[in-house]
Amino acid sequence: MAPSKSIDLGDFDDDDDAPLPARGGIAARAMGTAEAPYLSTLNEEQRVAVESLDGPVLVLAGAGTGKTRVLTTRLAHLLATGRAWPGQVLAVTFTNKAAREMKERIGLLIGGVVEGMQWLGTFHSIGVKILRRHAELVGLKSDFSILDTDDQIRLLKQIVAAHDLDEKRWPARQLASHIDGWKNRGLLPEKVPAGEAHAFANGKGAELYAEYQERLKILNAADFGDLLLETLRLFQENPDVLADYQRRFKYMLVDEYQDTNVVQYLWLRLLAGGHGNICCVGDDDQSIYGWRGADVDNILRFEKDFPGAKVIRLERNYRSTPHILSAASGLIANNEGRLGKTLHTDLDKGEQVVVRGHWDGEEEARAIGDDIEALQREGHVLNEIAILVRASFQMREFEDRFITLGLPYRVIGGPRFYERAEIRDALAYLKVTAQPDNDLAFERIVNVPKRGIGDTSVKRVRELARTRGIPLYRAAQEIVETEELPAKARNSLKGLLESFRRWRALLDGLPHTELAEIVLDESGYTEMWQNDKSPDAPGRLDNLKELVRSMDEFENMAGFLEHVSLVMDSDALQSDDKVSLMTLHSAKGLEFDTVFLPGWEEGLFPHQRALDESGRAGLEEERRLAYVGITRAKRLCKISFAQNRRIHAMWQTALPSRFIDELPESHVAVEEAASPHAGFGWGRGGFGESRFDRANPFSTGYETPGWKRARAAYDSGESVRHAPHFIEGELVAREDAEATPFQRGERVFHMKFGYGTVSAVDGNKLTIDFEKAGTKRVLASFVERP
DNA sequence: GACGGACGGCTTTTT
DNA sequence: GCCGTCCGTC
Repeated sequence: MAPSKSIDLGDFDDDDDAPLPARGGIAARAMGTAEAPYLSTLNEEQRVAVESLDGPVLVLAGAGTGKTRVLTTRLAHLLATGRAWPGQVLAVTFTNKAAREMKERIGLLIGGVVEGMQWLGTFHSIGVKILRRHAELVGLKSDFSILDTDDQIRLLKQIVAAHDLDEKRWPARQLASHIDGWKNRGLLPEKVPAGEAHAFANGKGAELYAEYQERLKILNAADFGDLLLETLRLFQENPDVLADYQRRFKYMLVDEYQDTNVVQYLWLRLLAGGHGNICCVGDDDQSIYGWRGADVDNILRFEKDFPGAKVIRLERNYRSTPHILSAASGLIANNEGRLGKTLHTDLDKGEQVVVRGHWDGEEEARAIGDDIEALQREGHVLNEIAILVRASFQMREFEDRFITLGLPYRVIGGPRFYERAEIRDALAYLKVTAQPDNDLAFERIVNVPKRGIGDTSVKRVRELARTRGIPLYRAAQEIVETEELPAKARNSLKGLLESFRRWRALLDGLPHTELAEIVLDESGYTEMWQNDKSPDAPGRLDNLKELVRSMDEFENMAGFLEHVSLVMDSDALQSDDKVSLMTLHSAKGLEFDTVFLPGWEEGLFPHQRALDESGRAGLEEERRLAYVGITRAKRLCKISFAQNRRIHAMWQTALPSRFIDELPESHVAVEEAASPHAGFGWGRGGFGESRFDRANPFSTGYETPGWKRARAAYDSGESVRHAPHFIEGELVAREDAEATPFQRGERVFHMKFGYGTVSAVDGNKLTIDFEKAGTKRVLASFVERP
């Protein structure tokens, strides 16, 4: 949701149900003869995508083909031709940023701010809006609060503990991810397949999930998954409500369709049920969020799901040079499950994609640093240079190097503003002030700063709350009137409650920013950080100031709090010239003149865990990630790998990524690394069977101390122990590892160990008594039913 | 109840 | 090698 200045929490009126202008009205007729100016800037396919308004449409928009332009123009077109009022169009995106951008661009197209586009937003923000209107139908009150991941974990911890389960063996975090997974797939507790319910705490998974849902209802709260799942349930159980929204949303637009999960898909299909005017835009080759529930199948199946669908391919790329485009296309062609697109461009050939090998990660960072300084000397702007890594730990090497060089850089997608502890604490104070029944917020700050109300006291309050069925805050009010707590804790708690009472009284009288300052001051929270000696304390104080400042944009406290529970990002300013450093995932949708892609090594990229846990599907997703990386580059793309890398304090020898060998030769130039350590073995004869000798990385007689050490480790097997067993990942892992869980007692077959019986199931790990090989723990994806 | 040492885990991340 | 969580001690 865009940071709108006022959020109406109680807007239950249906002012957007105004009658449609008759088809063939004046506006439409005028359109027929005079060409709308915004149409003339589109290419042919884009124009078809914009003008195919009726029925299901899938726009397959390759990287850099003008996807956002099509989406926004199509929306503008719907409004300009009088097909629909702004309030009759449902337009969903995944991120707040995307929603914000779309709003701005539509404004530019049709002039001025678009009024009444109340159904343009993220899946989640639209879900909340619908849920608040009909909360009582799903067992909530319309002012329900939204839990973030942190609150969710704390709640689950309590539930796990109440079942006398060992937190160590069954971490709440793991349960949370199971529950998220179920919610992503649209599964209510009673629908969780028996096999999967076994995945946690010996079969208690579904039971704990059910209990968690009950607790949420008692707390009058919903987690992120509920915002989608409960909306779906609302539609499924209340046909009249569904029919109302089907009528309301005359046209639907979906961005990044390849990232939708099952609930979102079911949601969309229900809503599009009547008219079927749904337009989904996406790129199956850029689906990189399978691990958090996105289902590429949604886009692959579109034509089946929506019969008569029109599929439009945008294949003309406006971003990258032919070499870059061809390298990326050649790579992605190795994937099997694709709809297939052929990207082309009119740009000049440009430079080939550069591939370069290094001795270790440090040398790689040094070389990239040098490259960037050279580019800078040639007059390139740092803002147009990016380093995209697979995993965030890789960033450190670059940060170290850039600090040494004095090269300005910015890290994108680090810890989010609203996820910082001090911000969450401050928000918890404000929440308790505005919503005394918010138990999780209350618990978070009851003893922060330390005021002598420890775990034992909190536990007493919680017990009372539970037995009496009242919120913690009320329980606290009652308990301080008794002798239940030790005097110190009692007085302290009494004082805190008195403070909250005082602050609450100021809610209506005082501007909310001033009140926030008072709360943070009088609670001793600011003071706590002022007295903190740690080096990051001043930064935290700054963040608190920034928080209060940002509240200014909102009308009142309630509006502000609603905004922050949905919007967890804060836009970093892009004013000064800096190199961007980020993960491949956060680079999606961005573009840069020059892109560096370091760390292309087996085990790191493709990541070993992706292969272990998801087999072939995992490998294909990693390949799409590589594709996303390359297609971010406009003019120059430099891929590199290191032979040796330190991961978790252990030196590991790695092989060049298979993705490097998958790049089509004619679009790649191998560059010798400048360092004296590099240039051994694999650089020699250009392209052979494999460009880089991956069978034996130590096949040359190269002799330096570091090299000898590495070879000794290799020979002794020390690094082999950690070396990726990529062959297994590729050859025997099954694609649908998750779909059919194994049960205890089941007879299975393993490629290496032969036949055996499953004796225990722990998520995707199985303990199997093999007939020949004894008892082993193996991944479920490596066994099959005989 | 608060603090400090030991222990384990460790891809990606939005809402 | 670093960070967050847990448990034991004062």
